[in-house]
Amino acid sequence: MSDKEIPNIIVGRLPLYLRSLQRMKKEDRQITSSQELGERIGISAAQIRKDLSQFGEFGKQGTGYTIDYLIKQIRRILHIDQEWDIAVIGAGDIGSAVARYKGFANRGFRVTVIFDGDPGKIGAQIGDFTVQDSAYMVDMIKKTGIRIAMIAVPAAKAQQVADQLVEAGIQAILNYAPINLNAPSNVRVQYIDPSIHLQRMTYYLE
Amino acid sequence: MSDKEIPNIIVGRLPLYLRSLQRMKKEDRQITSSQELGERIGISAAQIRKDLSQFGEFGKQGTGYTIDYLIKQIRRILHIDQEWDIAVIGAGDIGSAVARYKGFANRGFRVTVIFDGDPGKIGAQIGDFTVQDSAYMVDMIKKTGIRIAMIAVPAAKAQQVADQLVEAGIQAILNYAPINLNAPSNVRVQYIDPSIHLQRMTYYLE
DNA sequence: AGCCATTTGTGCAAATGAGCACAAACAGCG
DNA sequence: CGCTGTTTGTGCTCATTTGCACAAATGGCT
Ligand SMILES: NC(=O)c1ccc[n+]([C@@H]2O[C@H](COP(=O)([O-])OP(=O)(O)OC[C@H]3O[C@@H](n4cnc5c(N)ncnc54)[C@H](O)[C@@H]3O)[C@@H](O)[C@H]2O)c1
Ligand SMILES: NC(=O)c1ccc[n+]([C@@H]2O[C@H](COP(=O)([O-])OP(=O)(O)OC[C@H]3O[C@@H](n4cnc5c(N)ncnc54)[C@H](O)[C@@H]3O)[C@@H](O)[C@H]2O)c1
Repeated sequence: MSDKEIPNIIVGRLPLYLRSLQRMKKEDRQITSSQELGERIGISAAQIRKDLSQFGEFGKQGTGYTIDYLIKQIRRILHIDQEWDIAVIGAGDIGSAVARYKGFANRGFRVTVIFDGDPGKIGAQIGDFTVQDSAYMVDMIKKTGIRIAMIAVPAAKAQQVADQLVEAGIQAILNYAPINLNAPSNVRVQYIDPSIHLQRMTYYLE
Repeated sequence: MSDKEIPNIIVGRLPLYLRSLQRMKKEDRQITSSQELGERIGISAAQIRKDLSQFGEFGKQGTGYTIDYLIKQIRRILHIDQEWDIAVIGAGDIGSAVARYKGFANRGFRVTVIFDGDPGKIGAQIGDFTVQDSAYMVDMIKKTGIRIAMIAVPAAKAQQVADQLVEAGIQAILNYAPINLNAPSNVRVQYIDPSIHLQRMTYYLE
């Protein structure tokens, strides 16, 4: 393990390893190997070993990896040995689904607030949350110090919302709107767009 | 353009090009360049030109690309010069959101049926759809010849649903459940998991 | 018509990523 | 305790991917 910058592509795989490991843990497994992990995820054992070795020596020769320990290590590497608060913008279908989603628990995240601009939605109850007026969004995010946001507003409004989020100090955005966002380079942006995934598959269907 | 197999990574970028081009078209633009497209998406102009050149010569030197024409070409390459029918499995929060989603129109897809196993949900109305009993899922998919499905059931049920889908002849699965699926190699699988994307960003936050 | 500013498509080189294969380490067992 | 069967971490090689840089093509302008 050196302290050279870790390639993006390796960082991108760590969450996949983690998800599989947490699954194994749920199945009451104690130990696994790069071989088994690779088969579950569909990548080579050597690659997993090499990826992990970028960050330290977590395995034991002849035995494999202690699942609990490796989970702890990867969580530490990914900085999810804590819970990150998340703001959701847009209380429509997707925003509501995300706000009610139980799956962030134990993955390092917790939705803490949801905003919408529609007077008809402001004040409504969604799961445990009361929809907040997005007019106060920038202030509230600044005050609470939330650093991660998910955009779930129509594409036409997404850039404008992103600009506000940046102003509010948000440092990571997960964007559900099917549009590329402009953001300063110190703000991370990731995208979720089901059409993109579907189109990546139809190429292979005749 | 040769007929050698196209790398996956290139196929994966085509939908991004397409999304940006369709955006430009909406902005009433007629012509664009690899330069502009690259800036919007955040990748190099040379890469875009090289990617596209794998499939033919679509641009004009000194001018650039005619947006309409390039859209048509990419749609053809990705086999979305048609509308694919999609079955949604699971009428919970995510399944409902997807079934009501208007964004598949003009992107090559159309949800045509949604299934659920819960008697409390079967028969319910979601957008334009009546929730179908998943007991008839395999039969109905076989009969209608649907080839693409989206899984939106709890992780614990996802593999079992996937197995049924494969049996029903489904050839492409978009899985929202946070779990890796086993499927025969002739069935394409893609995943959407917001936790994964969030974790890819927290690595870069201290 | 000739010139200038653009922009494509691509050969080639550089950078990045993946995989092989093996020494070293370790557990279990007789 | 020594032997056997595993599995890790990694040096090295091979494959893939990206980027540079330029000839060729094109349109607009004088
Ligand atoms: N529903 C899906 O399955 C799905 C799938 C993929 C992508 N998306 C994308 O996610 C986004 C949301 O989709 P949806 O189906 O939930 O739409 P929706 O219309 O149900 O909800 C959008 C919400 O955003 C709110 N909004 C609009 N402008 C706002 C602003 N400036 N500030 C705060 N709130 C604002 C609206 O009031 C509305 O409640 C869209 O960009 C859509 O393309 C949705
Ligand atoms: N809600 C989100 O924002 C979100 C985000 C990411 C991932 N997910 C994942 O998507 C999946 C669905 O999430 P959700 O929030 O919609 O859950 P949900 O509990 O609201 O809905 C799940 C639905 O699946 C149905 N179901 C269960 N077993 C079934 C079966 N065998 N056949 C057909 N239907 C069946 C249930 O009756 C229920 O209606 C989960 O795997 C979840 O982890 C959800």
